[in-house]
Amino acid sequence: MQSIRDFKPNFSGPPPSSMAAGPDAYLQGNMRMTLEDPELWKNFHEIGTEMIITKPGRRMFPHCKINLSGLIPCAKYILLVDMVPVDGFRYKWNKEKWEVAGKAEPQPPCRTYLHPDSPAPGSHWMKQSVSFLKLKLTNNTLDQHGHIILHSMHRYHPRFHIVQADDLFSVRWSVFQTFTFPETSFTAVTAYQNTKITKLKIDHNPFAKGFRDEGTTKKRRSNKTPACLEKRAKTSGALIRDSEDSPTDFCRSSYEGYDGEEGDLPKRKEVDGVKEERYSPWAADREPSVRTESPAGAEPRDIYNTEQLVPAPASYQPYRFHEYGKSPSPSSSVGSSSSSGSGRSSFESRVPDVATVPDHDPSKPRTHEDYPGVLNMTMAQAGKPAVIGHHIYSPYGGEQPLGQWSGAGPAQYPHPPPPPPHLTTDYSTQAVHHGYHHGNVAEWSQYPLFSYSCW
DNA sequence: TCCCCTTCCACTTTTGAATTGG
DNA sequence: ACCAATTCAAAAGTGGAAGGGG
Repeated sequence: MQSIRDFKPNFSGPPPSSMAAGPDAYLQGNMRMTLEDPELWKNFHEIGTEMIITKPGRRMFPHCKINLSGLIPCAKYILLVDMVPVDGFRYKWNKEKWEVAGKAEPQPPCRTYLHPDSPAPGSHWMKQSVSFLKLKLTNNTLDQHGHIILHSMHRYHPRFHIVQADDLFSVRWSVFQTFTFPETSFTAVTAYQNTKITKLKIDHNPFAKGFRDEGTTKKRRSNKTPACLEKRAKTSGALIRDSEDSPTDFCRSSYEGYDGEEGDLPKRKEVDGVKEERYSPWAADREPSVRTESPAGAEPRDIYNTEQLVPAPASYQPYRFHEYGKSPSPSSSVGSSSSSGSGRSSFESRVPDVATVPDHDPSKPRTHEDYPGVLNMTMAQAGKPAVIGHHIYSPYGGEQPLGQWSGAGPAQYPHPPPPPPHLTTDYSTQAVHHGYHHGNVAEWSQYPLFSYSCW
């Protein structure tokens, strides 16, 4: 179990409420969610987790795997994951740590990953761990595979939503709860910046075995026959490189800021006493500026109930990009709510990101007064993202979810059904835009629930 | 020049169809 | 004919590194 203090350096700021440190398990109401492989996650988190994002989509590693308990065995639930910016900044890797490199870019379309088993009875979710292995991250804003779209060099953290609903149609009427784990936050990158992270990934990811120092790596190197090199040179136009001294050398300069333990990173746990020094990847001195960007004061997160109804929706706004300059990032607020501040209290129930999406005149600027408390919060408005829309995240806003969910579980709908009759033409179009027409069942299960900007 | 992104490579694991044996 | 176990090839997933663009 890590204390709040443990995480702080990595976030270079008060941890988001949702990121508030604490045990690896959440207890909300009767529901309990536990993160699997917490130690592995922590190992990464201590260094500053990075996740590769690519155009075709890249899996996470470590991937999100959770255990659930406290669900009603016979009731059906839907499990969702989405990614929330940790703050409103863009970062760069400078020497041995991450530094702010400016404001965050406008958020890409917000997407949510629906677990392929959804909907399934509580007993199903509880009988074994729930893996989100196939969740993929992309930097392709035009992605049509339903992958979660992120910006490179930005920080995010996953949120897990549990929705009690018999089918996808009834989700918006359902109670749902949101869980986050501090150690799962990460920086999206197109190439690894921190060599420690690279090594950790190589050491733990079976697909990267070929890059491990011992044995296989050498084999791999030696396998680079002249023929291979020639072939490569021919195809890529690259010169034959000296394969002897290029790869798998982790003792690069970026390592020098660390205490030279790159050789045994995976076993670092026993040196917890010096944890904070390893957090160095995050520049800790930029705190003040960070906070100013966040609607910290307005963070009502902690007053939220742990359960909320999600009643009728309203208009939905396709492809709404909101400008960070005008509105704080979801996560920044999330972070600010770290009223949490310390330890366990902050880790207690907060199921904030629930809201309804009443019709609202987009031209009418929203104020805090427009949000009458924990319920009936509106989604971000076009051009004027909800000031607190991030924490009042409204995944089921509008009828859009219906459009995307109109196919229930893969089993029921081998082919995505047409949008409900009441949906507008635009609506259907949007769905198609997101690969709605794919016939592939597995694909279908990955379609975004909230594929549009939702804060 | 620097930073970041894209692309290709070699390697590994995973997956699923085909084959084999009882 | 059926089923389980095994084999094998293709697909998918890795990080490294070069090259390109802004």
